[in-house]
Amino acid sequence: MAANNRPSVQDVARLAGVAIGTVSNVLNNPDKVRSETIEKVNAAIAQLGFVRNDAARQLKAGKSQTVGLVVLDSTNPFFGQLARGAEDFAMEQGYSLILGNSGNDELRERKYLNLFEQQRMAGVLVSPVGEPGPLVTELQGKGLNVVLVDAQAEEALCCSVGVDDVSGGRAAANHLLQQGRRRLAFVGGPLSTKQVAERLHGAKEAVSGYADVTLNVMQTTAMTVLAGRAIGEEILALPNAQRPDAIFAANDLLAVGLLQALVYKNQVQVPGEIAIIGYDDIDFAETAIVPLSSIRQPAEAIGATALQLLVDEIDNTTTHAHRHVMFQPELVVRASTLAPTN
Amino acid sequence: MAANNRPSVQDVARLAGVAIGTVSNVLNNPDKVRSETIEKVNAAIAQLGFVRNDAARQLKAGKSQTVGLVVLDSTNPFFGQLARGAEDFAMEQGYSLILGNSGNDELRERKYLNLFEQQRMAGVLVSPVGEPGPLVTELQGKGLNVVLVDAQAEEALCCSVGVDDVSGGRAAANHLLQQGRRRLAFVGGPLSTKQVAERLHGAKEAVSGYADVTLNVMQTTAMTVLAGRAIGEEILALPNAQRPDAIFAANDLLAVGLLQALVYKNQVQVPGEIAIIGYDDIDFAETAIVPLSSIRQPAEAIGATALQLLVDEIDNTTTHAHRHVMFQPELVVRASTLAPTN
DNA sequence: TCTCAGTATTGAATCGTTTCAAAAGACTAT
DNA sequence: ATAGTCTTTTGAAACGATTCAATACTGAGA
Repeated sequence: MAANNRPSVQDVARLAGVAIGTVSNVLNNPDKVRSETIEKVNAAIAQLGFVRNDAARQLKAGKSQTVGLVVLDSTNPFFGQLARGAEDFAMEQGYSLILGNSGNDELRERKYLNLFEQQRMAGVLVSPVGEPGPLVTELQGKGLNVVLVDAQAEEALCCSVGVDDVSGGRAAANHLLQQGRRRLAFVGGPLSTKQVAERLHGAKEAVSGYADVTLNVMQTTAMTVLAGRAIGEEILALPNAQRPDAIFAANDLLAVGLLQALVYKNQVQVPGEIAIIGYDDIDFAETAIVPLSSIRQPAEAIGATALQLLVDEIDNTTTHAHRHVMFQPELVVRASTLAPTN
Repeated sequence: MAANNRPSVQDVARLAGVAIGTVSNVLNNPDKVRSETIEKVNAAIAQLGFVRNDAARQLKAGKSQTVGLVVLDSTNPFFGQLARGAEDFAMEQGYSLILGNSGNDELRERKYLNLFEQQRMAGVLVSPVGEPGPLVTELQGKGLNVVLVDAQAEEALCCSVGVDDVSGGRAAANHLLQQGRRRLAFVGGPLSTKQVAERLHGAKEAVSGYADVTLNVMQTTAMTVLAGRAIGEEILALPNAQRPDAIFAANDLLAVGLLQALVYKNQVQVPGEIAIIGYDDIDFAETAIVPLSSIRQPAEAIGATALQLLVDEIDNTTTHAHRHVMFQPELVVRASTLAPTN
């Protein structure tokens, strides 16, 4: 079914009775062509069903009009929104966006970046799995424009758009403390993920002023609903006295999983016995079984801003100066952390 | 920072002291090259940091190793999962997947498909906004392999992977009827979306046997949480007697929005006064403020299967016969439709 | 009619791979 | 040594769009 004889500019030129270069001009510099000629050429294009071959165009141009985005977890609505923000802005700017999902796996991340290199992408947006420094240096060495999203680069290495995770973690923990909670638990992981580590760091800072407060770190290997549910069941298995009275989940998916496990059959009162706060404020936090307090991040704005920085770097390679945009997260209080009735 | 002098096979050949064709063979047919030579070439590749230019490769090959996917709404977790299923399978098969989001807008759909054509993609997966027939014929005419996802094509036009939406709609309505509900409402739209129309069709079938049952169709222009909330507020504005006693929402996002509006401040008891059932059974249905009954679709399997059919069509162009895979949806009952206490 | 300036068109060269017929090398058997 | 096989290497041609210097038009003014 796939006969491989798509018409080329050659065919169009022949049919329209003009030169090959004229066809190209009709496509790219129509103001340099007499309107009569334009019409002739367009007629031929329509008649043949000609579609420009992007591979040839790119080959000549040396780089593509496509940018890549690698996210940590595409099933997390936070990254979904981030991608949407980037995609919309990209399309507006005449770029297209190809999305890769690393699933927090360095191997997959690498695979996508290799692919992007081979495609000579105009640039890439990366939310890196591991330490960003060496990765960025390597990619830049290969001539790729890189912008880090949801991560911070050292100094003037490259542009980055992030959210202050330490501050977000501090805000979450402070809120729990203000609600009178004293036996906190932090759920999230792996700690090698910078975002997780920093949120924990912020929480530790908040707690450090209180002598009577404990912060128990419960590590997970993934940040999914399933992982949250597993930890929830661990907590259920603990004797009452050893259970935390508040949980700070490193993202909303974990928090939702915790809710599923804890609230099922009313085994645990939330927030009565255990208060829960999540992170990201995804759409579903508000509609959770107990409406979920969370730390809101402006996901779409992050994506759009990152793309803006990347486009600036691409267009003004020489004058471009690397910038670091840092958004501030925002505490959103809902029922899951309010009104302790115990 | 983006010096445009990436090394080419030429450079590699020169450095390794071999011919250009030999380098190509090392990359593509290593078994035809003496192992000593392979090592020489690989050393040169490493030394120069050579990365193959995919545009040139594609130009020569005539088509790419990439497949495109256009979904109706990338922020809907159902499509997120579907994309993941397709992506995983694609990577396994040595293809990469580029994702486009039409947002139920034919113009955007068209834009992505044009892009995919220009890139001479090996094939595309489309969840079409409008009538699939003409679109498919047109794309095939241009030499693209097409597989419809979450949609059905007439006869032997092309492969398709879908879910029986009529049966799903019937199951949802039947369940509500069995719970003793009589004043049903269907929320969803636009009805030009085939999935929505068929779910409604199924519901009408289920209702048609009952003389005392009404089915009120409340159309929306989008299938988002926000649209659901808006309809919920419309319902709140109705006098009690005119309110439905059960709502079938055409997807879970709408259902979640309805819950937000209705349950807020306990204005309406769910399921006491109004039962609600959604569609898709996304992860968040289970954790909704009232755990949401839904119709489950095997999203990842749909994506993976679609890609499998596409790859088969690509690889065995001549022997390939179009197939239609139809999954059966499954009723998942949770609190939002159980135990009417009125 | 001829020149000049401006506009419109031409087409060969180019991008970096892959392909493939032909040439070169390696080896065996005579 | 020589012919005959088989393996390895070679390098020009091709893919299809863009570029740009060269050429061909056009019309105004002398």
